[in-house]
Amino acid sequence: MGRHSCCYKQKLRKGLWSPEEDEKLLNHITHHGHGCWSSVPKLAGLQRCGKSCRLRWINYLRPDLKRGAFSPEEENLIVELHSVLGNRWSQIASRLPGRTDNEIKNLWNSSIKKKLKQRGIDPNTHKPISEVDKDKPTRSSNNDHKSPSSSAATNQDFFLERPSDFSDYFGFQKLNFNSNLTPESSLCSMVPGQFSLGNMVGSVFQTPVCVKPSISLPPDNSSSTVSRGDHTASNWEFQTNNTSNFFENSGFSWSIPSSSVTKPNPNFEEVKWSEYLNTPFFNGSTVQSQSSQQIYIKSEGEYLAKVSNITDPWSQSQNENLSTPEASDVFSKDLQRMAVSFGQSL
DNA sequence: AATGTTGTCAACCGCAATTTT
DNA sequence: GAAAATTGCGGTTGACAACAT
Repeated sequence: MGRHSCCYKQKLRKGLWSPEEDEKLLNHITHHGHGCWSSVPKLAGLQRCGKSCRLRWINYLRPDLKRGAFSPEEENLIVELHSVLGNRWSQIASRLPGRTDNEIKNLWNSSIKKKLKQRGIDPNTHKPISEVDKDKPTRSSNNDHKSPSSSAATNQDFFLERPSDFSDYFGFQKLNFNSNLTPESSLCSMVPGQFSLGNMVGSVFQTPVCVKPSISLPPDNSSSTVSRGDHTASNWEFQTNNTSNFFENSGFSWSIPSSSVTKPNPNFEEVKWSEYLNTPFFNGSTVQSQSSQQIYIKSEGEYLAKVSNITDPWSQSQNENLSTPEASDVFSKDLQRMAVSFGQSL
């Protein structure tokens, strides 16, 4: 794999962009689109490399950019998303319309980190600094987590470990269940509540700005969990404290009757992901088989979950564009990816 | 006023992933 | 399938401005 072709070219300008260069680039892309970035400089009459043009467009010239200072709400959202996604700036930026990964990264490094430290919160782990010092006495709190997997196994760190799995799945970014759901809105559209798969109980917590999935263990199976009414599936149940139409929006063909809306069971004992995942229950979890109607997640010869009567929108949609086998395959593979990622976290 | 320090931001660099040839 | 080209990402740098001494 060679270096970027532009690196071989000579006499290419570097550094700050002049207004004239901006105008050339803006005019070119406005009239012709960017197409292949490596050809943009030549076509636009610029002595820049394509990479530089792309960056200038994305970070400055794009018409949909939001100018000006970040609002407190945006800053809070960045903090929340960072606690889930870590330094995945582009993913964070995708949930802040009009903001670029570069400016979010700059804001984080120049401002937010400092504010968190002033509040006694470690910006890397989002835990109180005293707690972090206790956990990791030899590690400087100034270090960013380069890789989420390097973190100690804690509940918080699990979210850092597997954020994309959840955000992608629950947020339906990659699945793209419903074109009306933007990446920004979909993450925050998840219904807060609890669900059970076999004897596994999951929770989805929703703050005003963020959603975090978690897993809980019920002390007993006689909880007040409510089944999904018409869509009977003995091993899949869902309860919610919210009548959001998320599932309808997501394309799942089910609904939650108002009579079954209950509060989450307060007796659920929350456990750490790492502890939960260390149970034999999760060893070797795989998707045993799947079709448009049924998906089995199997572990050690026993089904963890049977999800039935749930149809993904591709398999039943009237829209031909969404009913391709390929799309259905993506759906299955994503479920499998999620299940396998559980198993591999051991 | 001169110098040093700090904060902000745009842009670059290297790398990895993806796409094209 | 391999190599090359392209794209995208996150870390880092350096210019500049504001502030402090």
